Amino acid sequence: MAQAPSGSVLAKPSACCEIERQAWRLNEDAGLSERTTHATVDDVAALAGVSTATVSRCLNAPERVIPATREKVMAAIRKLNYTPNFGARALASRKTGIIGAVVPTLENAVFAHGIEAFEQALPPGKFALLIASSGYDPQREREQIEALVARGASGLMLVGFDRDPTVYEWLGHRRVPYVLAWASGDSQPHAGFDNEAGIAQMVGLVLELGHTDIAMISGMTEGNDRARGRLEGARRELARAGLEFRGVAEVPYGIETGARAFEKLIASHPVTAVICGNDVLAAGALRAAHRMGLRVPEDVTITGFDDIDIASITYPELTTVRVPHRRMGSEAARLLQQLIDGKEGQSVQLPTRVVARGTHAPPRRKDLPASA
Amino acid sequence: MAQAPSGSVLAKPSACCEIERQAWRLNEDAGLSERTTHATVDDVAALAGVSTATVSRCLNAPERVIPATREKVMAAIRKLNYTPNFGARALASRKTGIIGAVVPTLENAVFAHGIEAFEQALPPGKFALLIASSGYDPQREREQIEALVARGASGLMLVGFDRDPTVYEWLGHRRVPYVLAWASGDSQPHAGFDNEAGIAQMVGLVLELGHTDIAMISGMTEGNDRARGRLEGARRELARAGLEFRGVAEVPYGIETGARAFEKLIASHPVTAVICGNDVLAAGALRAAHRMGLRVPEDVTITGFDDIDIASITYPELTTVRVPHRRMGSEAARLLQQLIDGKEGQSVQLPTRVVARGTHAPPRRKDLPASA
DNA sequence: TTGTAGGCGTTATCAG
DNA sequence: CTGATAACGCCTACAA
Repeated sequence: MAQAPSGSVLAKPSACCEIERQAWRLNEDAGLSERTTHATVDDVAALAGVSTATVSRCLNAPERVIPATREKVMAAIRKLNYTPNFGARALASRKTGIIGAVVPTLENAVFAHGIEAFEQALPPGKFALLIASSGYDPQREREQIEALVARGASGLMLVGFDRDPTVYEWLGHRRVPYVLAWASGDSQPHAGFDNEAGIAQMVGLVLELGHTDIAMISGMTEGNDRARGRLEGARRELARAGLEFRGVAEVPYGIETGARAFEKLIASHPVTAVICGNDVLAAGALRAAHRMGLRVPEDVTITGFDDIDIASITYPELTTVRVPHRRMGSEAARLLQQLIDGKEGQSVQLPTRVVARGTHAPPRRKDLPASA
Repeated sequence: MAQAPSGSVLAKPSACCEIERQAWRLNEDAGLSERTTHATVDDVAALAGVSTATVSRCLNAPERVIPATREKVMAAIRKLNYTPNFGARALASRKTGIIGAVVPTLENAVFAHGIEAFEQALPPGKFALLIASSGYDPQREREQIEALVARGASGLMLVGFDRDPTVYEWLGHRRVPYVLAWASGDSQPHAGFDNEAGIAQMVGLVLELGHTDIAMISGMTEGNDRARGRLEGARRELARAGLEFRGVAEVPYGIETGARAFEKLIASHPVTAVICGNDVLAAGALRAAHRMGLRVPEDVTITGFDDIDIASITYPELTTVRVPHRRMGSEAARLLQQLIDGKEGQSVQLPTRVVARGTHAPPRRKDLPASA
C-alpha cells in the first residue's frame, strides 16, 4: 500500500495545454491503524507516572514544577507527540488566544501592510490572528465580526469609525474589546491619523504653488470615514482660500477607476491640479495623463495620499502624503492587547506629512501660449 | 457613572505636535452587575421550555426540529442574546471551522491578493481564516504552522514546496490536511503554476528580439522554490540558445534592492536586457534606469514576473509574465476544503503567459553610434 | 511540590 | 420529533 507522507496520487491525467489537474486524498491510515485517536493528558500523565494536573502545569506554568518531574513529563509529551486539544483548553481556561481583524480588503496595500505590522506586533505564540475582509460592505462586515467572535476571537481590530451603532452595542454587550485602526476621533479606542489635517497640508502646498483650478478624485465616501475626511478636509482648506473644486469625482478604489475619472475631469474642466484621495487613484490618473499626452507636472499637478510603495515607482515619482501605516498597525496591536488584559490602553493619533516628489509644479500660465 | 457603549475616557492629554495619546479601558460593568456571565444552552433550554439537545439541534440541524418549537427556541436565543461557546463547541464536535494560512509576508502583493481570493472562496460562515507570516524564515514558518494547528486550524495553506521534510511528517502524523499554493510538482496537493515555463516564455521573447547580452535580477533562492525555478528556468532557456547570463544578482524582495542591483549590473556588464524575478524588482530596476538617464526600452529592456498592479503604472508599462494569483488562491481553497472533508481533491497547475507592454525592444546596435 | 476531583458548555447517542 | 445523559480533554481550586 502507498505510504506517501500525507497523501497518495490517485490519478495523473496527461498534461493538457490549459490547466493540469491531479487527484489527491488525505490517506485513511494506510498503515498502522492501532491508535487513530490522539494522545491526551491522561496518556501523558500515565506514561510519565504523574497526575494530569502536573502535566497541565508543565505546559502552562513550568516554574511551578520541579525540574526533575518536568523532564519526565516533557519526555513523555515528546514520545507521545502530544499536543493539547484546542477546544478543551479554550473551554476550561476560558481563553482562546485568538484575535480577529476585519479589513475592507487585503488587495489595498495600505491594509495589507497595516495587518502585517499588526500581526508582527502580537506576542508570538501567545496570539494568532483571524482575518476576514468585508469588501467595503457594512452588512458583510457585521457578519464577519460575528463570525470571528463565534470562532473565539477575544479581541477585534476594525477599520475606521463609520458603522452602525448597534455593532458597537453588540460588541459592548459581549464584552469583546476592540480597536479601531485607520480611525481618529475620541469616542472609541483607536490608532490612526487625521485625514483632514493630512489632506489639508497637501492642498495647502498646491495652493501655495499658485493653483486655483483644482479638481479632486476621491474614493467612495459612503461608510468610509477615511475617504470622507479627505474630501471634506480638502474642501475646507480650499474654502479657506476662497476657492472650491472645479470638479469632484467619487470612484471605487482602483487604478482603472482613477484613470477614467481623470479623463472625464480633464475633458470637462480646465483644471491645473488634481488632488487624489489615495495613491492608487493618483497612479491611475498619472497613467491616464501619460496616455493623453499630458506632461506631469508641467501640464498638470497630480497628488496622492498614503505613500505606499507604488508612489515611488511612478514616473515622475508621486507627490503624496506620508501615513505611517505599519506603525499604526503595531500601535493598534499594542492597544488591543492592553484592553484584552483589562489594562488601561492609550489611543494614538499618528502624524502625517507631505512628501514632495515629482508630480507637483506651479500651474501653467495659460495666457502665454494663447497671447503669443 | 459613565455609560459609554464600550469604554470610558480616562484622560485626554492636551494635543501635542507629534503623537496624541488618550487612555482607554474596557469598562468593568459600570451599570448592571447582576449577570456578568454569558447565557448558555441551559438558559436557553429553560426559557424555551425544551431540552438542551433541542437547542443544539436548532442551531446545527434546524430541519430536524419542527417549526413550532424551533421558533420558541430562536426567540429565547434572541432574548438571551445567546452565542454558543466556541471552546465547548469545538471540544464536543471535534471541529473548529478554522483554516490556517502561512505566507512569507502580506507586504508582497502577490500573497495579499492570493490570500484575499483564498478567503473569499471559503464558504462564508463555515470557515474562518487564521493567518500568520513567516518573513521568509523557515524556522519561523515552522513555529507558525505549529501555532496555527495549536489554535485549532483543521487545514493549512502553505506557500511553495521547499521546506524541511519533517514538517510534512509532522503534519501527516497530526492528520492535518494542507495545500501548497504557488507551488508545482506532483508530490503534494497543490495549486500553482510553472515558474520555469513562465520565465522561459519571457526569455524566449527577449532572445527573439535579438538580445545576447542579458543579465538577471533574481529574488533570494534559498528556501524559495519560486525564485529558484525562475532563475533556473531562465538559465536553461538561455543555454538552449547557447548563451549564458552576463551577470546575475540575487537580492531580497524590494524596490530599493532591485534598483541597487540594476545599478551594479549595468556598471559592470555591457547588457542590453535585464530579466527580473518579479515585478517589484523590475520596478526598482526601471526606476534606477530613469535616474541613471537610461531610456527604456531603447537603451535597455527590462522584464518582470507576476503582473501585479504596479506593472501597469510604471512608465513605460512593464512587460511581464501574467500569473493568475487570485485564481490560484481560490483553487487552493477549493482543494483544501475537499481534503478536509475527506473527499478527493484535484491539484491544479494554472497557465502563465507573457504580457508584452512597453519595456522591451530589440537591442541597440552598439556599433552604430561608434562607427558613425 | 504534587494529586484529587469537579466543572467548563456543547454535541451526540440513545431511548422514548 | 424530543429528552436524558454520557462523553469531549483540559484547567484549577483545594488537599495532601
